[in-house]
Order: sequence, then C-alpha cells, then structure tokens
Amino acid sequence: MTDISRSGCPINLSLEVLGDKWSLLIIRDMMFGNRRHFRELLTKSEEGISSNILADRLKTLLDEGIITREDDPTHKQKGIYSLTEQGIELLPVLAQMASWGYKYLPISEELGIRAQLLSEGGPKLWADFMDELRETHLGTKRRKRTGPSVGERLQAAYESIVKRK
Amino acid sequence: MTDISRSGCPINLSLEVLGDKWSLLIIRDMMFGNRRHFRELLTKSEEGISSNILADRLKTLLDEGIITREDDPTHKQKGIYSLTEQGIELLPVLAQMASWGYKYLPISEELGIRAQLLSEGGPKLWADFMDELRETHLGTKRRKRTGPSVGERLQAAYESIVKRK
DNA sequence: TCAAACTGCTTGCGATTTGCAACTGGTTGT
DNA sequence: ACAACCAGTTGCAAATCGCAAGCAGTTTGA
Repeated sequence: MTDISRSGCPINLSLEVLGDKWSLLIIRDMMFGNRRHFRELLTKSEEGISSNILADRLKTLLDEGIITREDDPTHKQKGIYSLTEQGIELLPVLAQMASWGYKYLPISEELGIRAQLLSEGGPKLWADFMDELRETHLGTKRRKRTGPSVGERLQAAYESIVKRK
Repeated sequence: MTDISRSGCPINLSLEVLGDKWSLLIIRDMMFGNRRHFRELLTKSEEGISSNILADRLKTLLDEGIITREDDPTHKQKGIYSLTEQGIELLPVLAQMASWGYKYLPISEELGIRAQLLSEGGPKLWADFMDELRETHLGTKRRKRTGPSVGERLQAAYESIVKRK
C-alpha cells in the first residue's frame, strides 16, 4: 500500500485508508450482517467482491488496526475477523453515509429500511448499537437488556419487508 | 462512469458516487476552503490533484447533482462551482470522517484544529455551518448574525496555529 | 498594442489497480 | 476414501490513475 501520505488533513488521511469502493462495504457487512469469516464476507454480500480484493483489503484493515483476526478454535482453517474499537467507531461515518444515500440515491426498499431506522434513531441509537458491537467483537461484558437489541431490530425490519414481497 | 450499480444498498450507492480518493476532498475544499474555480481547486489544495482527474470528478459530481457550474460574469473563461443542497448535506459525512481521523490517525496539528472544532461543536454547529453554506452556495437570504460565522471561526483557529509556528 | 501570464480544460502514455477465473494446500464431514 | 469446504494465491486482461505537456481563448501589465 501507499506509505507516503499526501497531507496531514484528517479527512485526507481517513480517505487514504477507507477511500475506495470496498473497504467500508466490508466493515458494513461485519457490523450489520455479522459476517466474521472470509467465506461469509466473500459470498454473502450483495455486491460480489472478488477474493483477491477481499484478501488485500482485509490485510490493510488489519494493518490499520481497524479489525483483528484470530483463529477459530472450532475449525482449524477458519479465521475470525473482529472489529476493533477504532473500527466500531466507524459506525457514525457509515450511518451518515447511509442517511445521505437514503435521502438522495435510488435505493431499494428492503435495503433502505436499515438506513431509515439508523437515520431516525440518531446518535442515541448509534451509541446503543456500538455498545452491542463491543459485546460481540471485543467481548465486553453484557449489560442489562431492555427489549430487543438494535441489531435484532434492524434485522427484523429488513425481514419484514423481504417477506412481504 | 459506471452506470450499472452493484446493489441498492444506500451505503453501496453512496460509495459508488463518493468512494474514491478525490471526490470528497474536492467537496471538502469547496466547503471549508471556499474554492470555487477550477484553478483554485487544482493548485490551492494540500494534496495536489492532477487536472484530468479534477476535470473528471467535477463532471461526475455535476452529473450526480452534488455541485453545479455557472459562468463567472466577471471573467469570461472562469466557471464557478457551487454546492447543491445535496452536496451541502455531505457535511455530516465529512465531519464524522474528520472526527474519526482526528481520533485515530496521525494528523498534523494545524489541519487537525478544524476537525477538533467540528467534532466538539456537534450537530448544532454543523447545522449552523450548513446554513452558511446555503447562503454562499445557494444564494439563500442571509439570516441575522450573532458573532462570527462558523466558517470564520474555523479559519481563525487554523490561522492561529499556522502563525504560532 | 502586444507579449506574457492565466483560464478551464484535453491528450498521450506509462504505471498502478482492478476483477475474473482458475488453482493451491490443507481440513472437515460422511 | 472422498467430496465439500476453508482461506487465501496466482495469472492475466482490462480499466483506471496520474504525470507532463499542450491547447484555444482571455485578461493583464508595460
């Protein structure tokens, strides 16, 4: 990858890491689709990333400290990818991007419902979801639960539309 | 550009428009640096975009309805680029990206101060700044002013650090 | 008045990146 | 034993990127 940076501007530096067509989609799938294995990320995403690109992006996300990788104890060949705190804190970026796309681009109904909930929920909902991600990705102790989790609500909303069709 | 989209996901569609290393930097310069002419965008940015790439990106941003272009009445050859409402509403995306970069990447002090103010100011400050952008880019009527504008405050903070050095 | 500088781009071309397809070496389930 | 599955790797063609130079028209300054 590129070692030399074009400027010290935070937006530029962020773009040097995330400014391509795939990196944020991989993070999206890890966050919202709970995809943690290479194969899951490869085949269960809408857009169809190719394996060499996926391998390359996972490597740079590892290098940047946005994700980690560890061996799956139940399967010698599987690796489990997890978001770091740094990766989890990309949620607001994704949420704003989703809101903007939801408002201005020709999104499909079933894939837009998550954006709508995320947008309407605002920072409070994001914070709840980030706490849930810390539980599943960082192994943070589970807090008291009141009702369904944000992740479950996002998933339920998605399925309610898919089934209706 | 690519006409066929990979999926109807709002994050994916946003990335198909903005997911490269330059588009958001151009918008950043229009927003925070008030660069409105081709040459300004070409030469007065930190990162040094090349002219063919700039021309190409401006064209797609025009096609996407994120910016507009009109002739400069004071100079027959100059064009003036402006942000549309759709473009102005990318501010939260940039702000979140700047906050994340500010927190996790090795930014330079003078370029980080804007990110810090933007991050600390939160959605309230963003809304004020977006109103100012509507004034300068959309010609919206100027509202009552109480103290310096957000744009002026961002600029003053930047210069206070540059001069100190 | 006339040359120099500046305007928004465009063109040519080599270097890099992308993306498809096939393949590898190993593991797991039946 | 054998098929299916695992995380990637490799080869190669096509697309994109980015530097440098060029262009036609406009404005500026002596």
